[in-house]
Amino acid sequence: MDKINIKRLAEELNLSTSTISRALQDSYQIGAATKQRVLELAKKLNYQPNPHASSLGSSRSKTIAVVIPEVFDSYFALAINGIEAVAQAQGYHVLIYLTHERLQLEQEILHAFRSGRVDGVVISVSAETTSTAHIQALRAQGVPVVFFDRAADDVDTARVTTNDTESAYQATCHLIERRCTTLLLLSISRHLSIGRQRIAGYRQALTEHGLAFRDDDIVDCGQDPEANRELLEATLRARPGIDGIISTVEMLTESTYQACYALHRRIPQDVKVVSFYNSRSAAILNPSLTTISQPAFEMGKTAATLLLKALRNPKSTLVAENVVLPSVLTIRNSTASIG
Amino acid sequence: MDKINIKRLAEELNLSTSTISRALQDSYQIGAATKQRVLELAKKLNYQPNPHASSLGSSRSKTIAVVIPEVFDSYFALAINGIEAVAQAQGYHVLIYLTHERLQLEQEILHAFRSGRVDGVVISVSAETTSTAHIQALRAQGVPVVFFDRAADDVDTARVTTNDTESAYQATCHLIERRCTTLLLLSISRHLSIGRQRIAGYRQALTEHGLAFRDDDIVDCGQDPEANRELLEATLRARPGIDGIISTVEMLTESTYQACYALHRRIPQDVKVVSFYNSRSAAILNPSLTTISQPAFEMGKTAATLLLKALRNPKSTLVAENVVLPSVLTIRNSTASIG
DNA sequence: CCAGATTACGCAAGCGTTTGCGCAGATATA
DNA sequence: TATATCTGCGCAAACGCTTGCGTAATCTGG
Repeated sequence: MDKINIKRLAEELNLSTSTISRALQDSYQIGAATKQRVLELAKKLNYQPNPHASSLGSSRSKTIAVVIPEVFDSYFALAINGIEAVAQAQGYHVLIYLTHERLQLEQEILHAFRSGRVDGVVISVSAETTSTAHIQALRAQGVPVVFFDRAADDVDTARVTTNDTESAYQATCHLIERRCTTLLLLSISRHLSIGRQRIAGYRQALTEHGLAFRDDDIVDCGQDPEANRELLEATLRARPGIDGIISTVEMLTESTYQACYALHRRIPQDVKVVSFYNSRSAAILNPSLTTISQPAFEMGKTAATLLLKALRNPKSTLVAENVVLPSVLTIRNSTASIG
Repeated sequence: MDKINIKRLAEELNLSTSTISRALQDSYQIGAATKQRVLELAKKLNYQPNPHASSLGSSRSKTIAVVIPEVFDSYFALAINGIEAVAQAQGYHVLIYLTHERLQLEQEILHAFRSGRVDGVVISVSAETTSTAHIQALRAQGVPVVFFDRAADDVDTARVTTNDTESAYQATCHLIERRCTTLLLLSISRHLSIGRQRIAGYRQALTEHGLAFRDDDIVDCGQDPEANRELLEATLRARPGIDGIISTVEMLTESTYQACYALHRRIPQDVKVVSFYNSRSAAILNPSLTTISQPAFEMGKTAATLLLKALRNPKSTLVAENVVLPSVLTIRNSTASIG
């Protein structure tokens, strides 16, 4: 039971290795009969091509990388599903890298990609990502990059986002219509385009309704749920007038609810809450949560599709298109009007 | 600006490529001074080794595969984190494959691993996985496999599980102590060892408390939340006496709550609910959920550690050890006693 | 001071595929 | 019939790195 490789197939069939290789690739240069024979023997011998050898030979790895901050948030979990689905369908493999919201890790990871390990990258940048030299550098090496959800503005490549500004605007309007007057916005990054846009939508809604935008109505949260809860408790305690909260990430929902519970601020009677949220549990929260849910799966799928299309066309430069998939606002009890 | 590879470094330093290679690997065969020079030039030229070439040359890919059914469940999301953490720390890369609970996909995926694409596999088998020939075959090819959470009993390799029997036992006892007498157990697979064990624990608790074990108290659920909700509604409607539910997977919690809501069965007054659940949202559900939470992150970490340890030792066969990390029962309102 | 051990490096044969080019023989064109 | 055009396949050079083995030079101890 020797190693069975292309050479072995060649000997067995009295063909050259190049013919085998081409036959397996369904090359037009090989006759139908020969292809047939090769395919059959390959199946019979259970031949598995060595991916490293083909990657080396062809300098194409059939592998893409997914670089994301975390995988806790349902958003990223769903997005991975979408990405994996199209990759698997097209014979690509998916490497996962987590940056844990740290720029340095993101840089190191992307830097390593210059080796040709992956053919392309789908990325959602970390909360710390201000500088984008590492991304530019990677692109300069010819590795296509597609953003999804969290994009860096100063890199002009394809990006798949959702209508953040509008969603935040809608959410804010919704709260205002429900008679909220003092709205907090919970953010995890002010410089992320996504953060800025959500703030912008929030701001726009406020001014359109004649409400003042105050910079300290924006609460900068971190990664630790406990710390965030404490921060929110302190904020709510210090400002009893707050009657509405917009949480821009799923993770902050728990801290928000807990803070309200702790201070006996009733949702929605005292404080109304809306959150960007993608888990099905929204409907069974206490109270059920009004959500802005992003089309996470679709976004992942779209991003991967764009990337793979670019990979199929060797000379194609990924144009700076921006695919925007709409989020949807689902109204539940956390913003119910009272009485 | 040529391609910079090992040969280039060699020319630049008047050394042979083998010396460069060994220097970069910090081989004992190379003098400290030379190593220094190599390292410096490598850094200066921003040298990135070609992973496919080294994989081909060494027949080691520095890559492991994670094969899981889904990534929605917080459990798997957390486990991925654990796996990725140790892999990244040890210079390994992580390929993700989703089986979507389908045996056929799992077989195809594992079959492809015989090519040497990955050095090892961490897997949680699909709900359909009864036959394990594909896993055995992979191991026979010399690819080490470590199970986590969902293991196949008839493959003797390392596995990282939690104390499923005991947890289910505890959960059941808890419900019985809370005066439940008619308990439903929601399962997604009867033949998965994990499913069987949870059923066993449930059964044991019942009999120890003099309650009858009825086979149709076990509800076989599928993958579709809507369908599951309907199934549960029908079951609850048909059997009004049910006063306790044990859900063995996170995903089923929502369907359970929704079914209860729809039928106006109050939790915990009419029906008490406990679920295997790993998301932080447990505390903010309506009502807050009594959970059995598995040490998902730790389990992933442990599984990856075992695998990598085995990979470090070329001749090591992965012994059939079973690392059991305990789950914890956290009592919340969904099982509160009344009055 | 010399045999044997040790240190530091080079040679060159892989690893398994891919792919540009070349070249017969068969077919089509004029 | 001679020339041009396909068709189908083989030759052999990459691709970039690893590693077994060989070998000078240097170092030990008796």
